Amino acid sequence: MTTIADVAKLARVSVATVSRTLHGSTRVDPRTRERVLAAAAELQYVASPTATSLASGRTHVVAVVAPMMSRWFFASIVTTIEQALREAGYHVLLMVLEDPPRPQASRLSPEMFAKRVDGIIWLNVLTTPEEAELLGRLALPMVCVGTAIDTAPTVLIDDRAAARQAVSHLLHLGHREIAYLGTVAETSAHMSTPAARVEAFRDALVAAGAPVREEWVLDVDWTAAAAAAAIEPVLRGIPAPTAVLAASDEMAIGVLGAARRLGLRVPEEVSVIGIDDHTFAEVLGLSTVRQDVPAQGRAAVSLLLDAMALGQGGDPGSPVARLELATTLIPRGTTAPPPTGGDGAG
Amino acid sequence: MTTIADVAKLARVSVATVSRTLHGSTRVDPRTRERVLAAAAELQYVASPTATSLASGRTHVVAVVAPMMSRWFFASIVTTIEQALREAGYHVLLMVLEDPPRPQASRLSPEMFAKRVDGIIWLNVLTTPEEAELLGRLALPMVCVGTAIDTAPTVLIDDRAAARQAVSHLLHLGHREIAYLGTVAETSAHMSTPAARVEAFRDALVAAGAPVREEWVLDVDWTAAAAAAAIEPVLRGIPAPTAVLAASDEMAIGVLGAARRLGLRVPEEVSVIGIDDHTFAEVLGLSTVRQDVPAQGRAAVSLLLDAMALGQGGDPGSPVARLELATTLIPRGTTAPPPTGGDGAG
DNA sequence: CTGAAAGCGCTTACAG
DNA sequence: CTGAAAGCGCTTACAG
Repeated sequence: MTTIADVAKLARVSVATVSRTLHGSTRVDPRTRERVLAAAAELQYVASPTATSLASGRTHVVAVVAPMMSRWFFASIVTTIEQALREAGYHVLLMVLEDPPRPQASRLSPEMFAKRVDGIIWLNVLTTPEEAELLGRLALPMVCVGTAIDTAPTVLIDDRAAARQAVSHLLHLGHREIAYLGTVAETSAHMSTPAARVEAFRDALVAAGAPVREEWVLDVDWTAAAAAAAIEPVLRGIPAPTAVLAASDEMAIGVLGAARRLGLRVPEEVSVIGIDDHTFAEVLGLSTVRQDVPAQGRAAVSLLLDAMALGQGGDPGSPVARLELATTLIPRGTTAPPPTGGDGAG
Repeated sequence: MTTIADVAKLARVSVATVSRTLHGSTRVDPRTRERVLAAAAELQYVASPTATSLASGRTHVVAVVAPMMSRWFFASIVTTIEQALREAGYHVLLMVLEDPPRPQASRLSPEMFAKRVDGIIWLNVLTTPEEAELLGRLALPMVCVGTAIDTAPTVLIDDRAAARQAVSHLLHLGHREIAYLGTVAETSAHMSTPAARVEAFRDALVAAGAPVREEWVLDVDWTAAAAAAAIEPVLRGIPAPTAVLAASDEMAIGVLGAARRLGLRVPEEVSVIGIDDHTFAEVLGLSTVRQDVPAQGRAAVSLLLDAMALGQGGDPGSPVARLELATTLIPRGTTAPPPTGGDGAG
């Protein structure tokens, strides 16, 4: 490992001068600059990030905390975040936390962040009160995506609007018997997304004078498999809904699977719509409400960069930013008028 | 930020003693031990990882390098790797590299790894010769997953066997007119997986005396959308294949989408099989060949831990490990005898 | 068992 | 413009 001292020796200057010409805050004589650069190149010098961090107090790494990688949303946004951060000169420390936390195991510890990262991007992981307290004590620049933590800047979509767009589409097509997938009972107090979406669903139905059948509002862990299992009995019931709104495309794909297994034709016998615009949505012809995940990732990074520029804790005076991105309805092949309503295409 | 000196002062011992009792390589008097522990707890002391790294020479972070996060395989394996590594006391620095590299942009630089990580897990990213050279110069403990780099331990599945299992299943059902999806022309020299699978496909067909129609062996970028676009004309052709083998489940899902759009019934009119056992495979009833991704992740971590224990570069004497995990056929609802062959279920 | 001291490889005022 | 020196917060022989 070649060190700054090696470069200094070869260039016949002090280490201070090497440090200066490599970072260039101050003026350096062009000729000594040349010598230093040449020496560094010849020795293939790479500064030790750990020594730099210790001396400067900044690590240039940010923690990205996610509840899982296996869901489309998280995989997509982590990709964007990592690239945006790398372009800005930061590295990302990835932490995948089990969610919800197991009773005993403490997922979070001060060691994970303290003096290790310059900032945190918190992706829709719900926190226990102790964890929130710990995060507060760390006083690190932080931004949340998806679910807000009181004091940190947050970027999210308008979940109520997204659900409303989906329901409206269904209502316009003539549906009134609509099932909903994606309530999350136990954690609803902490996670705003599931709660906001189902609330908007109910409101929209009520506003349209359509019935809200509670036995059709289903609790699911947001996986395709669970969605399929939950919707099957409903689809087989009498009466059965003429349409299903899933709070995520992955659950909607589960519904497609269940319909297929039951021999139900989509959209002729039952309409299906999701929320996300998942990678597979287009190829499967799934109607959905699109959210722009890369935009959310970029916004989160830019907010964090701002917060880190202001230093620890940010500016306590200014109001906490809250960015709400719009969503757009994308009608595709899985939604159509209900069998008894429109008598669509022959 | 409380430092080791604060703890030392409060406990009325030297910093050396604090360091010792916190790591406990040497004996420490039980009573002073108590005092130190109490002091550390009272001050909520967390050692600075950057100072520790500088002094000890180990960072306890490993780089995980992936070509993308949006594919099921990578999202799954990164999850497993992160958790296994965290349990072992390591953090992961995630790097998502564009693959293939853009001509000019250098994706890799020594700064990304040098003195920053203790090891590297390299996930199926193909390397240019310069990159391979750089990686070699770094001399960091490294393990590859998916595609081998000459000198590093590698864990992968038996790609030939996986493809063979899929073809055999189709042949046993009576298919002889089989299309294949997942050749990758430009990079075939670097990526063993696509090449191995299509080779095994061809060999199996030849061995069975079935025709290999080159116009049915399709070049696709391994996304569902591209697979759908590529297979559509083939499915509409005359003659058309009675079965399609996709080199990944994501492509198989694309084929399902294409069939749906064409109004072709699966498996009655065309059989579809993939490789992976993707999260959605079961719910969609997709026949596939299962690979155990968590096992690959755990194996990679364990190999890396071994290599890091041996120190830089590992033991040059011992042969480079190569772990090949087995795959298993999972027949589900998308495969059946061909229309003209078996006259399956009424 | 414990402390003093050197050293890890940088950065950053402070002089000059 | 440039160098000497202190300091970042730890670990690790070396003495005792």
